[in-house]
Amino acid sequence: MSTKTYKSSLGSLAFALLGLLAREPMSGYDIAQNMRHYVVYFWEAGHSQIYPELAKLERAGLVRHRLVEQSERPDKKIYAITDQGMEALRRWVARPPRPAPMRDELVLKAFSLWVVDRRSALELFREQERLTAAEVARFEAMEAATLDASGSEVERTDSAAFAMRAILRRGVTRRQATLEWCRWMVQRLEAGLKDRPPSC
Amino acid sequence: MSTKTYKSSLGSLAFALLGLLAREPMSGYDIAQNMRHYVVYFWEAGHSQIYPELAKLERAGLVRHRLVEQSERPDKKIYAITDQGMEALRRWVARPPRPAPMRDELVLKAFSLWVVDRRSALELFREQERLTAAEVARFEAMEAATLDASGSEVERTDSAAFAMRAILRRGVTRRQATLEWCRWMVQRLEAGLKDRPPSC
DNA sequence: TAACCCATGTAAACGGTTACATGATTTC
DNA sequence: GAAATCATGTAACCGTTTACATGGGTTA
Repeated sequence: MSTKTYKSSLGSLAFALLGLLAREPMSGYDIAQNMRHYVVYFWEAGHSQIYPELAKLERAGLVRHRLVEQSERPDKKIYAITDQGMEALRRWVARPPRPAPMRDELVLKAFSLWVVDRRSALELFREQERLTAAEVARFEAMEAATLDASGSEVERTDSAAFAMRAILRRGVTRRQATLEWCRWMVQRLEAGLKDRPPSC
Repeated sequence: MSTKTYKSSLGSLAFALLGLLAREPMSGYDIAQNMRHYVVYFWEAGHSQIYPELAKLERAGLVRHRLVEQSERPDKKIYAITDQGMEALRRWVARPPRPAPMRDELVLKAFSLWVVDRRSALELFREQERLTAAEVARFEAMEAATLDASGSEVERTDSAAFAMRAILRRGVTRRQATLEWCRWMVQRLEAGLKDRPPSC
């Protein structure tokens, strides 16, 4: 007496695609490019995930495509969100997110940091500090650029521009927090090196 | 002409287990409990993942187990890390982590926040602010407790106690950053509500 | 002529979650 | 008598990554 009740519905990726198509119709290729170059700051997916997912969304009636024939280039399918898709997106956004399990490799390494020598530990976090500082700068630049581009629209909290700004803000502050932790670590690890002769 | 070169080696979970066993030998059940109750702040895994992974690590010679027979309770396997396992852990910790793709459901929802009405948006972030504040308090309490318990050992940057403290610090600041973003959002969404009549 | 861009897909493998399975003991 | 704890496992499924596959046009 048991009918398996596996979840049959949509995952986060589906709503990432719907969220993009709600802003502007585009092809699967465009979506992949967006995610590679710009939208790395809210969700990531490769094209091998995107194409099947779009087909699935179309079968469910949440998106629709029209074929755009091109000479000199491969034809493409331009996808657009449907009314049904928009409704599904609306319902999903309002629902609270389920807490995601924490899985951060740097934290995991920190947990076992005591098994390596102090110099290696310091180098690990110095490198990480460097990389994170670059990321912070990159996100600050993106935030400044979008604030520059969109005029007064950013003020309206129900605009797409505000939503974009909001996630860029998140991108900046999240990485700043990482950077500050790296600095906290480097500071202590440097002090720890000085206490004992550097050859130990 | 193509020999598939799939990665045959160990994933992060393996090093989470090795990191725990490097501190103290324990059973698969203990590990699962640790991860459910205490170690939620550095990696998460269910028992259905842990038992097979321990078997795999044993086949690779990185851990070893001895059977502890118990009356009144099921027998258990106590796992301990081997010298080989310790070496593997050391090598892994020193290597820089590969950048993990960003996938945060709340950020994804924020990206499409403009499709829902202002009240729903505000409620979403108020609820999230509440939950995150509780998490911050929980981590601050854990940090205080471990600082209290471990004496001067925490000062030594090559001690297991320092490593534990470091990841608790990370847990606090990461969640503080999330909390501050939620507050940033709530502030703006509240102001946006006041601008137009609340029935819109 | 080699590498890259456009454009779309499928297949295999890997990692993680949820469910199935068992069984004694203790606590409410 | 029901639920929780201790203790170990397997099976199915889902989501993500990496690789395979094709093919014309552009750039270095």
